[in-house]
Amino acid sequence: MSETECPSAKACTQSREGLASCEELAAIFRALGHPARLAIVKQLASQEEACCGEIVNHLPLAQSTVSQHLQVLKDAGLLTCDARGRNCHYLLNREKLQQAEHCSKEFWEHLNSLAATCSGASVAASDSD
Amino acid sequence: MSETECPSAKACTQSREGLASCEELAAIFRALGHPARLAIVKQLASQEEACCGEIVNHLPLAQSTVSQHLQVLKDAGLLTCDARGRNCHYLLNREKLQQAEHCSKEFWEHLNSLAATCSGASVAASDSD
DNA sequence: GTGTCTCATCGGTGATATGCGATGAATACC
DNA sequence: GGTATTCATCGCATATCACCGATGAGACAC
Repeated sequence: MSETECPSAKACTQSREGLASCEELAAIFRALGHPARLAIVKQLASQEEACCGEIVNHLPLAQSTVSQHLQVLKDAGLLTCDARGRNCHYLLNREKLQQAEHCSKEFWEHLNSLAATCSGASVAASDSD
Repeated sequence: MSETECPSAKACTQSREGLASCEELAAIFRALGHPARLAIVKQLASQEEACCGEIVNHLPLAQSTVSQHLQVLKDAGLLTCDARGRNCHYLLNREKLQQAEHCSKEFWEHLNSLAATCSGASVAASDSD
């Protein structure tokens, strides 16, 4: 039974900086972590741009709620707003989206590569640490 | 005047079901939408499995808080818990993670393909920024 | 000017998230 | 038996989210 005692009395190795490195990706995930916002992004991808009213009509939500979701996406940099007359046309920020996609991909690849690395020699690794 | 009036007086075309299709991916994004949880997932990828104490030592958070984050990830299906003695070993749910990665990839590809479809005609708009 | 349309923002409400310390159950060790 | 360790859970405080209706600003039509 003494075989798998965890060395848990160590000092904290990952402090605020450790978390900070995750913050950018986490912010993207958080912004996309709501069905309505995902739906908005998808809609904008499919029709290039849309005014707020159009987006509202595609969602079972009040205009004010949709406007707030749009604000969240805008704050995250995922879309931009182009005011024209009394309409406000929203469009995706391709640059930011590509960057987000890149971050996301990198994350998954990171997971996969680490998984591949250690699942081959998994058991040995745990006691060496 | 009539140039860019939005046809916004339409009925709502995307009701609850429309949102429902986004819910699965949104749930994954939401679970990963916190720096601490991202850090936990990364850590588990790098060392295959870890007990709660180890994870706590890698984060600038109290044990109870980390335990809650672990619960969130567990609820999302991203990791599993394997109780051994008084230790509880957490490990990533590879299957779910691959599924999540797939969903995520599909999402980005969907965006890109739609973007490619309609942005052929719209380059002028984007470079103004 | 008035009226209408579009949209952001305000204020309020209820739910959820985030964090902590305290506590208790289960296990391991003596 | 007693004690220590590990971890989940409870209780609480605070912050943020999600949603709505109401309101107001700006643009347009007349």
